[in-house]
Amino acid sequence: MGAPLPRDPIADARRNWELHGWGEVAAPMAAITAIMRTQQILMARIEDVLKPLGLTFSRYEMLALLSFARTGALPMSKASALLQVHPTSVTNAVDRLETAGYVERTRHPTDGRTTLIELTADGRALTEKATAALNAEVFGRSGFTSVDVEDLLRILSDFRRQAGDFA
Amino acid sequence: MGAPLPRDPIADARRNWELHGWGEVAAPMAAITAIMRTQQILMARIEDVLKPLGLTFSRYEMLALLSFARTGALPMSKASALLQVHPTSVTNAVDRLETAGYVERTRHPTDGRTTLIELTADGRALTEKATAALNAEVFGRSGFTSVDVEDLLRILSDFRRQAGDFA
DNA sequence: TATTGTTATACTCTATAACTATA
DNA sequence: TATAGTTATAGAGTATAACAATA
Repeated sequence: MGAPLPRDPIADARRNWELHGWGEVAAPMAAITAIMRTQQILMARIEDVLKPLGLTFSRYEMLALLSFARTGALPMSKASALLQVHPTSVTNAVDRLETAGYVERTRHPTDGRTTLIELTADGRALTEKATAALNAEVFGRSGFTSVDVEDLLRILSDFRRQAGDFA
Repeated sequence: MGAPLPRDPIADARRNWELHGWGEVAAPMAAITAIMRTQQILMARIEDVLKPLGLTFSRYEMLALLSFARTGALPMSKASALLQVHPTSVTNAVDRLETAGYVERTRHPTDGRTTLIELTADGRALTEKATAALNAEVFGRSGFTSVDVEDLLRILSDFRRQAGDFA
């Protein structure tokens, strides 16, 4: 959506913050802005890969989650917790995936309140295709060095633990 | 949106990927997933701070950009390029900010095609208030150590340069 | 009473295409 | 012809509140 800028806008912003009396928080502000921008770039790449397959990222996330489930089925509430999204977002995503024939709703055997979501054969095939495409075109060519990847994983793992993501 | 998980789901996914024949890309996949999740956490914090001020993040970004402009005014097209968003998104954001009285559209002195955006006094005051709140409640308490912040800035700067963000 | 999930509704942001006005 | 910006329209995800069914 445009040519490269002549200078790094985030480095500029950091200097600007320091000049305006925010020296204390200039560096973390810049780091957080860089995370936002990096996420934006990566999301665009992922969406470019998924679009030809008729998937959005959030729907792919749902399919990938189901493909990992040992029994092949997951309660809506568990999907909501694991994907960190609102229950209505799960309902919405499952509605569309079900219409497309990639998942099916089934009743929970013992708890009548619970709806289980299950991959269909089509859904499983599509998930495998999408995963292979993402691995080849995004994760396999991320541009991060191996060392940087490990540093990122440690730093972001510390952050997520501290943020209450896991124990 | 739920209690902490007992285990790190991203570390689990990395192991799972390795077990399913994707060992080559398991680490970058995990790192990218961690970036996505970190962005989600940070965005939620930022929105919590901005919501009481009646601002969304994208509208705050627009105000902050204008507050840095030397002349105090910026063409729509320049805002679109610097914020890396579609021109229609700029039109939308400026429409709402103008209705709220925080920015004004003015004509470019020499190019009749160009619309300039300018902060009002109210807009500048709100921007300063929002910036102070974000610095105090988000950037000043990010949870990243100083060393991690510098590592993040270097790694993500390399990535963004490679992705064509700047020269 | 509490929990699970759905529905209705609304509000973001984003994108495409068609259009006007100006260069 | 090309550029800047707007409009109309559509789609995505997310959220709140009210509700039904079940525990």
